[in-house]
Amino acid sequence: MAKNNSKMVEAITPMDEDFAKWYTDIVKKAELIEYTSVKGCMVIRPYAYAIWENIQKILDGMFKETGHENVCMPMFIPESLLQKEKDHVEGFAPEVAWVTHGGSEKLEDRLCVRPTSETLFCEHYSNIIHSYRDLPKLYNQWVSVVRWEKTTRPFLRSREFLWQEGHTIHATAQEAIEETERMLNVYADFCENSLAMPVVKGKKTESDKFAGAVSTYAIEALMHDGKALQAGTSHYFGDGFAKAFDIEYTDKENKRVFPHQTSWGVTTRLIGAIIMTHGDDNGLVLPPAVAPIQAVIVPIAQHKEGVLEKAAELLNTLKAYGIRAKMDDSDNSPGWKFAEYEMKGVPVRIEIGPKDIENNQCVAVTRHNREKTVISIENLGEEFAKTIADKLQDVHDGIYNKALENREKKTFSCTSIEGIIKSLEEKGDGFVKAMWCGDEACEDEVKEKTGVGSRCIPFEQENISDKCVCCGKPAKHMVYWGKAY
RNA sequence: CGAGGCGUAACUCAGUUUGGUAGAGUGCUUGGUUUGGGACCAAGAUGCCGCAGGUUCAAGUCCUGUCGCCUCGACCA
Repeated sequence: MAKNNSKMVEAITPMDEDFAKWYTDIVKKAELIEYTSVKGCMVIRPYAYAIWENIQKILDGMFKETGHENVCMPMFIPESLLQKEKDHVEGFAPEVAWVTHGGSEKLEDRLCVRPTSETLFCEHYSNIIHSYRDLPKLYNQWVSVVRWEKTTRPFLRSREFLWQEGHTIHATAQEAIEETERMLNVYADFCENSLAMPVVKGKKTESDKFAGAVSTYAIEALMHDGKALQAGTSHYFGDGFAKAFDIEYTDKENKRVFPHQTSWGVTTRLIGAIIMTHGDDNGLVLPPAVAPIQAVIVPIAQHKEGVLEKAAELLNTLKAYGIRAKMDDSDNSPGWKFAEYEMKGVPVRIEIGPKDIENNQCVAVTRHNREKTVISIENLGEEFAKTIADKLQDVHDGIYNKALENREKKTFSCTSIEGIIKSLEEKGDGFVKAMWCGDEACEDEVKEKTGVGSRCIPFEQENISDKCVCCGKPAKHMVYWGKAY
């Protein structure tokens, strides 16, 4: 039998030391999080939270468009409820936190702090679903969950994290499977269009499935250092949970039927993904769509007459046209400000000083390539805002293409175990594309011999060879393999 | 749970070998000069040297214990 189960959680691969240092440096210098006295839990500081709020805003809009409603379940799950679905409890029990007392009173049925809310949604469904007319239900919630992880890392794995979890229930398997795929596509679109992060869509292997799922789909992104990060998941549950929780409805033919469920989620891990996909030696690089500050205005020689006034005019113009802008009139030196906002990943910087004002212009600098453009400020209005908006688009396109190039440069096709080992040695970590027979023993063997595990079976299949990379028997799938966070 | 490392200012750390007035850089406060890539000058504030015992005339430094953190393993799989 398999090592079943859970997982939004990924295999733990130690970070390369330099890369880890680079990552934690950014987290610290850009003032994203703070550690707390509760081990493995983090304070998400205003700047990072603002990124999360932007992620929320965009995703929530996409969920509403696809007909989902937001709800809020309790934070506690009675032990008896958690235990109803066998695979599910086996997957999550090792990492849940328990509440044993209410005030000074010992609880008869201890409560676990939700590691995920399938069981709570199921209980709710069982109360409200009676007829085919009650289906489907398309729910989502934005909450935090707790998983008592032993090893933690900022954003990538912490004991409490923020996420959204979508939960839906449908009359038919087909409808539920369509929902699972639809939401995976929503995630992929969001990652590419809003986070400028290319992802591979695919299906998880049996051993990598979510606890209690029939099938798990995921989007996988490749980080700077060649390791894979699962950026989002979408699960199809079949009617297993319905059976365990006695959720039944009466269909048109007056028969009692079990409905089919899905769930899907993304977490603040996305912020970690942004750092590791776009960041560079100067710090964070934020995708414009989610950057708390899209354009920062740095006045030069601001004590000179008219400089601050003109800078404020630029600020108000940008704000009026919906660009998230900030003017920094603190008395730090310009150089300090340049470095500061680069560290914080602000996509566009606008410099304005006496020389510019004389010439009726300002200078815009894009974060990812430090390219400078002189922009006229003769008519401060829509046209100016549009020019800056174009710069934001340039940053988005620029970092997307860079990330895509990086992924392509680090994606290798292999036809043998030796080939994989050689590729990893010579070309470094990355995605390895290789054929697989579908046998779990081969999956394990590849992991053991090469160090790369299966990431997903991509929807876009290629025929690299006819034989399994491990056993040589006829191959069923092309699989993306890689080291994971 | 096992192995190793580290706890000294807000941060990064030196000082521990050989016991003798608590240190540096950064940051912070005030004033001035600056301002197109992390400016300069001057003045200032900040320490239960993780905690508890012990040795000693004297402990950041030596001894014992303890707590916390980090890395690697194990566990999660």
